[in-house]
Amino acid sequence: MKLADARNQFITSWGAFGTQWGINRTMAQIHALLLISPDPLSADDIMEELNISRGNANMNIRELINWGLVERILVTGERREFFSAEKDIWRVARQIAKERKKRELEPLIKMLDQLSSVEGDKKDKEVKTFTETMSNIKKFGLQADKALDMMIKAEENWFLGSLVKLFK
Amino acid sequence: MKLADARNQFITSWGAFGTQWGINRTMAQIHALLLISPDPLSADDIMEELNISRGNANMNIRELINWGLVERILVTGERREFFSAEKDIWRVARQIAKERKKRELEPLIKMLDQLSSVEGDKKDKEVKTFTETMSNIKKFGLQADKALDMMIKAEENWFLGSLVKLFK
DNA sequence: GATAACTTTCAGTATTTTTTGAAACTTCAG
DNA sequence: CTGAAGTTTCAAAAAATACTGAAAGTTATC
Repeated sequence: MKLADARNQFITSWGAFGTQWGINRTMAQIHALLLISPDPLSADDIMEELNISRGNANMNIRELINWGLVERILVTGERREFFSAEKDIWRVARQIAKERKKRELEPLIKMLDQLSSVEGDKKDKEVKTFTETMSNIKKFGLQADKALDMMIKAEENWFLGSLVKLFK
Repeated sequence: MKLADARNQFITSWGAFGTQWGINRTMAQIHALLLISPDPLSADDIMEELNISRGNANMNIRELINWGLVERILVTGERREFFSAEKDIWRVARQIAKERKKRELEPLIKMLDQLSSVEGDKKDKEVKTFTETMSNIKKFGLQADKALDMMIKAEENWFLGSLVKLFK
């Protein structure tokens, strides 16, 4: 397989994969492109490579920066900005875990907390099932939260060492 | 907070949460409704509670059954079918992990395998970055695969016991 | 085997999400 | 300052996704 074909297939697939996880196609594709680019790319490079408009490129690059997956690079003597992605996949995974935890898991837990304080007769089947479900999901959520904290704080070596051994 | 309000809020939020993870809103809402319902519900119950059409209800219930999260219940003496969700959140999580692994992670790993066999000069920076990225993502994917296997096979007790202790 | 009860399908429609592109804005060099 | 190079914004358009509802299909009962 030729490099050009392989690159295209990777970008396409990474985009499709992203959409299944609630990430928009273009954002995932830009990420893919930067992951396989040895040097930082300019907005124009990205627009050209992916056939997307300037606005689209700009918006999704900004979003990738917000997620902490891409950084702005200033090349001396160049007016334009360049962009480069974190290449270490464990760091990428940790960063995503960190953001999704903050954006999604923590608000969910907060909500479940409020909802478990529903008023009503505990002997009522409806009330009982509801509060039990809330408390079970919350318990699960708190454990997931803890596990993600471990992951986020873990050094790469710890992961590639002890955890990987554990999961063998 | 009244039960009715709490129920509505949970259903709404679970739906919103689902969309962030690539699950359609209605499917997540039906799941939420069944999670908090002590007894199995009929298609009509679901349609009425969520204000959705018969076709929509049918499609999403079927999908939940495909995911192994909901089962069809036949009540003796009743012509209609009823539906009930798995209430044990660990089982729910394991089931989702199992399905997403099969549907998404495994195909991804297969693809990365093919892509790492790109032809070209290993000293070419482009080729090198590409193959390295593929191999790193694949390595990560295989580890995630292993970890999910452990999770899927684990008994609940093992999880609530040793893993939870580990992540404390 | 006719009818009634219920379920499934899917073409058309509605909604949501994403993308475009041109105008507004910013920054820098001369 | 002024204008060229570059970036950001956002209303409108396009594309993707989800939903409806009526018709077709299925199954159980008499």
